[in-house]
Amino acid sequence: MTPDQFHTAVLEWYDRHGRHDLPWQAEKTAYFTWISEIMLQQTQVKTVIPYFERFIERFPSVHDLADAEQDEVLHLWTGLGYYARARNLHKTARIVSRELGGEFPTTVDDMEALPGIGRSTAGAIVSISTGNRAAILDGNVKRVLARFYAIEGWPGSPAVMKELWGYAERNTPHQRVGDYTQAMMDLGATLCTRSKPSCLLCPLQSHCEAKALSLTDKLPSPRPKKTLPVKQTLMLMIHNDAGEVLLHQRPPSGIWGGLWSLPEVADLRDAPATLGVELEADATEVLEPLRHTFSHYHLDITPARVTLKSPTNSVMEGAPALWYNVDQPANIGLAAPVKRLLERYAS
DNA sequence: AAGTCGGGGTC
DNA sequence: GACCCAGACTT
Repeated sequence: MTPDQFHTAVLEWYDRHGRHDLPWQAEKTAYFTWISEIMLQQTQVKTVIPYFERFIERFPSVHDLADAEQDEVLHLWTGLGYYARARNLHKTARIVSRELGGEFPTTVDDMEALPGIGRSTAGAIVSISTGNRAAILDGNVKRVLARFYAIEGWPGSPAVMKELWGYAERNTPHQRVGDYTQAMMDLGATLCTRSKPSCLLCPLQSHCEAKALSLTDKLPSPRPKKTLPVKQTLMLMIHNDAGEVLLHQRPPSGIWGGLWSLPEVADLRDAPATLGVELEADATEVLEPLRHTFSHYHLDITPARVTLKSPTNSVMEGAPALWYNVDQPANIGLAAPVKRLLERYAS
């Protein structure tokens, strides 16, 4: 199948059966496309939609985003995960607003130089927002191409990636590039799905090698599996006389970077020394543990409700701290299990 | 090339 | 439970 036949079939299918009403398709500007592409990294469309709408409502332009505090950006990102995306989004907004006059780059190389924008995301933003020819290779396109060309091996490995980029570049049209980008992602998301793909509706079925070889359920090859380590932590819910809960801000990099979280200690007996507080020894209540799973480890969290010896309401040196009022929540980013614990226990 | 970064959908 | 998702970045 020639590249011309390939993209013609894909575009024709997209015109008839693709999705054209996703929230970020309302305006094919670099700003809308950029926000949506960052949110969609490793995140499904259904999950992103409400976040995108809240985000655009609060930050209608790149200048509004640039002028915001990072805390508020993280607040609107709470629950989406991969918070480096939000921190890089904020950085890039300030670069575009204050150094580029509010105009996003129009070439892949310049776009890729911005924080949080890699080769594929750069290709998506450039092709959709400018119409300049640029290829993408996201999870959808990887899956479509791995099947169409019956490529063995995990698509995340550098060798397979290189091969897939070659096919992605070759099949990208010179006309209607933005529509083609949308079309390939839509094809992968709605027809060429991971399990039970709808091959009978696919515009590429007649030349798909995986279909011909009955390999659609074997390709793309799965990621090499490894067992996740288990880590443990104790999270303290320290209440003051006003019923507020003490939170610490996490360091700017690392897990939950920049988010606010409950103080953690390895052992309850360490709490007074570590936090510089005095506790009522008899008032400690160890709560039901919960498991939080990341991409690369399980975290078993044991929450404990402790009471300060009055009138010790001034705490802390070290990490920035605040007293969190559940009834009047601040516009700050919270780690997902922390948000859950606050909703469950704080009052 | 492997590890770090999240949280939720889906099976 | 496992596995994956409109990946980027660091080591």
